[in-house]
Amino acid sequence: MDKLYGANNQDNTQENIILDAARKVFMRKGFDGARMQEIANEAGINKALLHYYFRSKEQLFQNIFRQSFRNLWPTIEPELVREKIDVRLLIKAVISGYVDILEKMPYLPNFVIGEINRDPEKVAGLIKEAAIKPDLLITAIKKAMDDGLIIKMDPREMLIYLIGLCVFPVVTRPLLGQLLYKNSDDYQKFIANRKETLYNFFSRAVGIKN
Amino acid sequence: MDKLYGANNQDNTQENIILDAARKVFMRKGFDGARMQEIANEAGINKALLHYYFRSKEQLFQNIFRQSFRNLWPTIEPELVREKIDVRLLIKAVISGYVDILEKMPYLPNFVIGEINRDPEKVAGLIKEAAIKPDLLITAIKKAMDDGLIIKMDPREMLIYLIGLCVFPVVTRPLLGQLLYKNSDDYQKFIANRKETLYNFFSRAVGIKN
DNA sequence: TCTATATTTGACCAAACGGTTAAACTAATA
DNA sequence: TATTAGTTTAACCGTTTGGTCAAATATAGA
Repeated sequence: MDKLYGANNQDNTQENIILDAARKVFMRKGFDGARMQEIANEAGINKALLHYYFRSKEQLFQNIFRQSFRNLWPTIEPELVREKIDVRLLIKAVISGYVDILEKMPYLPNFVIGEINRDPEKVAGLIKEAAIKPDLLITAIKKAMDDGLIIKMDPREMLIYLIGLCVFPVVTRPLLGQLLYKNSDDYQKFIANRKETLYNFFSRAVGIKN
Repeated sequence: MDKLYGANNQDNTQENIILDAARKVFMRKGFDGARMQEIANEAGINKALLHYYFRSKEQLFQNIFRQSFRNLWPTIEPELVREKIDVRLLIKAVISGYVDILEKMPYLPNFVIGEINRDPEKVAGLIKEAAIKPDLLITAIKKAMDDGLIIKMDPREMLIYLIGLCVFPVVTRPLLGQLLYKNSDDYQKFIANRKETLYNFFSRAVGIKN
């Protein structure tokens, strides 16, 4: 049921047990920090079996990474292939998609950010491979600007800000809990209402009249 | 001259040569990815000397981390101790401080984000130790809300968004270069004008009338 | 110069790492 | 039951890692 979001629980093959374990460890520790032995323990199997199914650490990692990345292209695409694109709906779809997926995989951004710095070309390759097309988003935003629906600025910059607003609170979450949201109920509220507040915040920034 | 921003070049003691080398390597590779040998090579000295001056990898790392963190509290404080705080100036100071410091230390956020996940309590401890007081910012923002100068929302959320907008483009920089800013001149322009665009963007979002 | 102290080095170590291998186990088929 | 192919394991390997140490070198004071 949750397969799209990274848990392969339903199909209890050995491969999927390993992938689930590897995902947990890689997300917690990053590539360099992760240990094959720890992944094996997490999966409850012998370490050699990891190499039997996925030749090397690098290949196991790439498997996780590929899978995770496909999940970062959320419910956005449907909004992009309409014949009449509605910017407001598009923005809402981006926010909603990111917020949902980040709630289920809060470690994903750190993972991705770590990899962006380890090997940016590889990450770019995986994005293209996952059929994620930021250009579609850019042109849609540009069109809305030309139509006078939103304020004019570099559409790429606008997209970065939109995604950044979705992702950043999750990336810094452990710190926020200790510095700003000492009462954990507050943080829960913040997260729960984020779709709405964020859309309001962003739509004011880009000059959407509601 | 650059000491505040992390380069200890002026004081050419062996300690500082090591610290400069270590900073480079740690920022590039993260804690787990960094190798003591690589740091020694970068500093042009014997590896054992690292342990002579800084007992262990962990201690060397903490030194860098402490130092770096102090630098993340930029030109903001002066704006906070005025008797009449001007929100617009405050926001400009935050943006300006972050943009400046990130231009000189673009690897810092990845470094910090990595550590936030490795050991959030330690990071929180270092922030307090560096006399960084987010509470001051929060109350200043809250005051501006009560005075009707900016839109009402959770001031903590607003602060997170502000910092996120500054930091996120830098965190994803290597990827942006490959996906959105294939022409590197474009990226330069984006970065160069960022203080202005970002302030305009943010001030619209929070409802500042200019 | 002699001496004592601080600095620097090459050689070394135990532990941890990713990865391999041969043998053992399991299950299906004939 | 005998055979075969796929799966799982304990033991092992070569390399790399952070860290140590005794010896060598530089430095400074008497």
